[in-house]
Amino acid sequence: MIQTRPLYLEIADLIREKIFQHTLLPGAWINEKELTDAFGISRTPLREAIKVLAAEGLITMKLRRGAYVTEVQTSDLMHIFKVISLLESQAAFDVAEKASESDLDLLDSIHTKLEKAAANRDIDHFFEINQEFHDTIQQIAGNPWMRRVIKDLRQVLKLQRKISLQKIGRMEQSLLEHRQILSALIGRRPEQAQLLMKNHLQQGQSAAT
Amino acid sequence: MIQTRPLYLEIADLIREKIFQHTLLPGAWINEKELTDAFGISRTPLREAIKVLAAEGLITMKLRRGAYVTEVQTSDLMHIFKVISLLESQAAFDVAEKASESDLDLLDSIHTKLEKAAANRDIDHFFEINQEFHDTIQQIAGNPWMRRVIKDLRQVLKLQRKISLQKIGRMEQSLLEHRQILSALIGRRPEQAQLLMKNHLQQGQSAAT
DNA sequence: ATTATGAATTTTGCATTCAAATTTACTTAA
DNA sequence: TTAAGTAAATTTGAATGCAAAATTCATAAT
Repeated sequence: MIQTRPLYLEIADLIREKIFQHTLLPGAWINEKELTDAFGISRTPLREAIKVLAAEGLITMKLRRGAYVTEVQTSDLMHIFKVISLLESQAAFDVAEKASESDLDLLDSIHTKLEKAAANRDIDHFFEINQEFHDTIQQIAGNPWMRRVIKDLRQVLKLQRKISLQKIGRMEQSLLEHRQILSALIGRRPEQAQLLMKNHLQQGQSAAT
Repeated sequence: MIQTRPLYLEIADLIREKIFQHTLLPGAWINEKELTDAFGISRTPLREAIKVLAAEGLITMKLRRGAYVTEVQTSDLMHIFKVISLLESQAAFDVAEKASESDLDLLDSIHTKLEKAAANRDIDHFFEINQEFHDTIQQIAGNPWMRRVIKDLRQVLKLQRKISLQKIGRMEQSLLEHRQILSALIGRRPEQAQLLMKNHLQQGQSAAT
C-alpha cells in the first residue's frame, strides 16, 4: 500500500470530523482504546493525531488524565471573532485593491450560488457556500499565513454548536451584507469593503456567518 | 519522579531552543537518533515533540524523509509581518482605550528599562525588553487568542537569523517610536496608538522590532 | 446507610520492537 | 573510469510492551 499521507494526519482528519459532527461533544473525553479499535490502528498514530489537534486548539490535554474536546467559553468566542474580523476585513481591503478581473468574476459566481441557496432556503448549502465565499477572498488576498490563522480560529469556532443562522431572517440579512461587500470589491473601494466585512463579521458574532 | 509536564513538551522546548540558538539551522534535517541519544529518551516523545513544532510552523515534515527546520522565504516574512502589525496595532488601540492606571504604570516602567538598555548600548537586553514591552501590551489588551497567534507568528519570524537591529541607528529609531506609542497609550489616544504601532512594526519589517 | 480502605482494573506515558522504505556502499559490466 | 545494479545499513512509520499513575470496585468499619 502506497500512502501519500502519514497515518496520523488521516486519523486527525477523522477525529476532526467526529468533533464537527458532534459525535464527540465539547468536554468529552477522548477514549484511546475505543478509537484505536474503531479505526483499527495502534495508539502511536492516534496519540500523534491528538497532539496535532491539541496544537490547533480543538483538543485540550490534561496531564495523566488524557485528552478532551475543548470547551470554548463565550468570552473565547468574542475574542476569536475579534481576531477573525480584523484579519478578514483586511483581506477584503486587499482584494478590492489588487484582485484581477477573473478573481472578481469568481467571487461573483460564488455569490450567485449563494443567492440561489438562499432562494431555496437551503441552509446547509448556504452555510457551505458562505464559507467558500469567505475563503476565496482570503485566497485572493494571497497571504497564506493570514489564511492559516483564520482557518484555525474558524475551526475552533465550529466547536460551538449553537452558532448558526437557523433563523431565515439572519440568512437574508447575511445575504444582503454579502451583496454589499461584493459590490465594494467589484467597485474597488477598499475602505468600504473593509468596513462592510468588519460589520458583517461583527454581526456574525451572534449568528456566525 | 513526579513530573509536572509531559516529556514531549519538555523536549519540544529543548528543540525550540536549539533552533533559536541556531544550533539547528533552517533547512537542517532533524536527526532522531542523535537527539534521542543526546536527551537520553526514546523516539516516542521526540516524535510527538516534532509534531507539536510542526504545528507551530517551526518544523516541516516530509513523508518518509523525516523532519526539517522550516526555511522561511522573504515573502513569508512580509506576510507574517502584515498579520502581526494588524493584530498588535489593534492591541495598542485596545490598551489606550481600556488599560487601568497601573497597567500604564507597568508599561512605563518597562519602557524606562528599555531606555536604560539603549543608553548602555546593550543590544541583546534591549531586544529582550522590547519583546517584553510588546508582550505586555498584548497581555493588557486581554485577548488570549490574539496573543497566541502573535506568539506563534513571532516564533516563525525568529527563524530568520538576519532579522535584528544590530545597527545602533535602528535602536535609536525604535526607541523613539516606543516613546511615541507609550505617550499615545498614556494619553489614551487609541487611533494614534494604533497607527504608531502599525508604522513601528512596518518599519520592523526590515529590522524586526 | 455512609464512609473509609485497599485491591483489581484501566489508562496513560514512554520504551522497545518490527516492517517497509530510503539511502549508502559495494560490486560488476561496459 | 563510469554507470548500473544489487546488497547492506540506516531511517521512518507504526505496533507492541511495560511500568507508573489514576480510576473503579469491593469490602469492612462506623
